[in-house]
Amino acid sequence: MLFSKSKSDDVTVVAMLASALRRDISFGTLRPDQKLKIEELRQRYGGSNHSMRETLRMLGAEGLVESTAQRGFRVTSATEDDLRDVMQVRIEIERTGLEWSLKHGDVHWEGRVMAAHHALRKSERDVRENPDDLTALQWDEASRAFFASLIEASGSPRLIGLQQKFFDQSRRYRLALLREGKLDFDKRSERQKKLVEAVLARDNEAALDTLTKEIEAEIRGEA
Amino acid sequence: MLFSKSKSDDVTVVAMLASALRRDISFGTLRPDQKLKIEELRQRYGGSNHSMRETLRMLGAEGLVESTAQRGFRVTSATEDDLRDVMQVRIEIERTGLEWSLKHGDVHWEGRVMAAHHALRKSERDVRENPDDLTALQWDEASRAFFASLIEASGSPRLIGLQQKFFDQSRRYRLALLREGKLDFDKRSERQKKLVEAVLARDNEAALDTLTKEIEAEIRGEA
DNA sequence: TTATAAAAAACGTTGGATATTTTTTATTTT
DNA sequence: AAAATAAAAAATATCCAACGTTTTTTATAA
Repeated sequence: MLFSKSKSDDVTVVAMLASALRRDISFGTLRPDQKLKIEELRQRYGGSNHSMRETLRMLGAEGLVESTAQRGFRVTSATEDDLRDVMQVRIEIERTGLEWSLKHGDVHWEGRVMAAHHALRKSERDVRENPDDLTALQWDEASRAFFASLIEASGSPRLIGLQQKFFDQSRRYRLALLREGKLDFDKRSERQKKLVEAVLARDNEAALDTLTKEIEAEIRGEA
Repeated sequence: MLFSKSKSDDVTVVAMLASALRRDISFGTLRPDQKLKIEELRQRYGGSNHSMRETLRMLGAEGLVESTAQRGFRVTSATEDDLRDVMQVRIEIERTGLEWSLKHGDVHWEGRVMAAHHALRKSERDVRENPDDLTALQWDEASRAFFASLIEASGSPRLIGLQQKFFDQSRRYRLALLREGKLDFDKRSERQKKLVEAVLARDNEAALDTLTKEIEAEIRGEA
């Protein structure tokens, strides 16, 4: 469920393969720029050559994998520049989404933001004292859910899709920062709290500003 | 070349199929919400079932086709709401891109904008006096090139990718407006001229404002 | 009519095979 | 020894045919 894109949608082979590959790309088991040879992948993950190709096309759509005609697939590279680009675009998307949400969101939306924030706080406590893979993944998912909640009331399905996509693309970097202990959870907590308060107070400027800072903090660790 | 995504990249079967399907979706030959049955498509466009599936996955990535596990593919629907959403997101993307371009773009960028504008003017003249399919397509491509030039200097490959994606998604609507004679080319020309002038004058506000208006004009025809 | 069961259609997947293209290795030439 | 070339190996992109499953349609019973 953690890497399956939409709830219990692991019904098809391609969806399962996609989950597995997503996971391994996120954790760096499949490294940036690494060539993805169909045969090799099949041995490791199963599935037929066609299923695997289809899977790779899907991951291509998500930006995790790139392909060149006649010379196959490779894991999307992850240089400093890539990171910056992903995060910069993420900032713009989420700012827009939050702005729209602030315009259209009602009290129920506020409730969902609070709930997501609450869950995230719990996850951050968990991951601080026990940063194993599973916990890390659950934390990242809680994080995603929190940011998603912020733009949930934007009324724009496409914007929501973009956010998901870019959040997923940034996962690799985020998990790396976590592994290297470069995330300052205290500061994160503080910003998140401020962000939620600004949302509840409908203080556009403060909200957008804090959101930006929170995402920017992931461009380089701050610990 | 007109529907091939990247220059002379029609080398592979899947790429060719993708071009053909893109075209037919853009012109409405394949209508919104229409079920896309693999076998049917194969008969019409050729290719094996796998090639076709891969193609549909690609178009899925581009937002032209949607899929549901176990019940195949269909042309992405195109309601009023969809149109509005696509265009609204397009506005945000292009505004951001233009803003960044204005920050980073040099004199050569300005030159390319002027060139693209020049070519677009020519195309608009062409399409006004002879709005057949091919001309329409060439006009749309010139249009795409013009808007692309505006964000070309943004320095963000991902933002550029997004622009392309959303421009492509809006093509269906645009061609429909053209067919129905609901595009006011005089007004378009005027806005485009103003836009280029603002860019050259590095007048951020005017540029962004005009860009927004130009895109908004496509949400509903104005003729 | 509404529900249910049977039949048909379409989806997802596999295995195996092959032409083409790319990459690697070995050989010859400058 | 470096560069160019040819031969061999590997990998990609396809196709065909087949089959279990799920979904959709059609027919039948309640």
